[in-house]
Amino acid sequence: MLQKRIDDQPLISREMMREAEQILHSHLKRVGLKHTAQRDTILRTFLETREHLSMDELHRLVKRKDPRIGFTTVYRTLKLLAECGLASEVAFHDGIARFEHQYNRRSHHHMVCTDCGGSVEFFSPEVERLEQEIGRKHHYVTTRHTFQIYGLCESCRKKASGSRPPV
Amino acid sequence: MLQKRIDDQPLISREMMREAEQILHSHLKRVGLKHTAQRDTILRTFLETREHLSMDELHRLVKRKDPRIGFTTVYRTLKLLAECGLASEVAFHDGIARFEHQYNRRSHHHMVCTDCGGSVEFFSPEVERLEQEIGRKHHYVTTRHTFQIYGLCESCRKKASGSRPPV
DNA sequence: GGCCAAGTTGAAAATGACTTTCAAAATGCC
DNA sequence: GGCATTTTGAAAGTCATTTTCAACTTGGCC
Repeated sequence: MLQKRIDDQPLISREMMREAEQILHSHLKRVGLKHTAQRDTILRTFLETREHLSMDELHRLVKRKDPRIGFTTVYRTLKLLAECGLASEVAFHDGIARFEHQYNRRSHHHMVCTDCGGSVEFFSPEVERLEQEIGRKHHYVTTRHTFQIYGLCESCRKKASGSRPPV
Repeated sequence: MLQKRIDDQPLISREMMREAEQILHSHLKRVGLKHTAQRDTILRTFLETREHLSMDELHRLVKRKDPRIGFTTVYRTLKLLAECGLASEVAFHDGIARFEHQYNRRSHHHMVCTDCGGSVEFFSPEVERLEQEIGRKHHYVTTRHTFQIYGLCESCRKKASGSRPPV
């Protein structure tokens, strides 16, 4: 429990938060949009999270700070954050779009448990290399890729083997 | 034109088609379902395609052979084909599910052009190896993965550089 | 500090890709 | 052929997103 709590503390320092706000604000200025309290609240809430959130989950967190902020605004702000590189979409292939913040983070991928929905992050520079290599081979200029692994995590596997004997 | 035509001929021989029908029929029998003309028509149409089709695209092709077959039946049959391993889903991350037939085909991945939507297949045994390796490391029993690369194909890049000078 | 054009907000409606429902029709075991 | 069981397809339902629109803010300007 205590461990959990420590682990839940914000990932991001005050300076990083400020820097991210700067990035958003200059993006807004660049494209002629306005600076609003809602957008700041949403950015902060988003940066305080770890892992990946659906729009709905983020909206729920945002409402704790300001109950009057609507889903639509969270939706639009998340798109904005993605535009300026502060957020990026991860598709877990279950019909729900998830976002994670790209602030100060190494490129990584996810392995998802198809039973409990849990996931682990992993880092694999080989995947980046493959992207480049395959793009070159087929004359594509590559911009990004998706890579997810699906399977059963250890605890779901143990749960499952309770009902029938292990192979 | 002639080249195109030759390239458009069915991928699959009569024997392979028959074999696939056998697979479907025994699957139907196994799970207590019935053999219908619609299911056969849909399977055949599907096997005659290359690349990946959305449900809607397959439905359109199926209607050419029998205009009375509805979208719902195509939808349900595609699920059935996926169940018995004749079809598998590919997610291109644009909100549309696509399927390709797994008949007599090496495991492969796709690189998608974000401008024209075209795609190329590529083969990369390294990705399979990575799946195993990463699963083992985190105590997952992996079942599958997704890997797609996104970028600009050569011709879209040339099109784009027409309006502004190349870098 | 107040004005106002332009942008923002959020509730509600629309979209679109599936997914389910249901009554009529087809299948296949006897 | 008889009949329980499945299948079919049109239509309705879901559900995550996306758009609409009228009321509200923001920021540049005086």
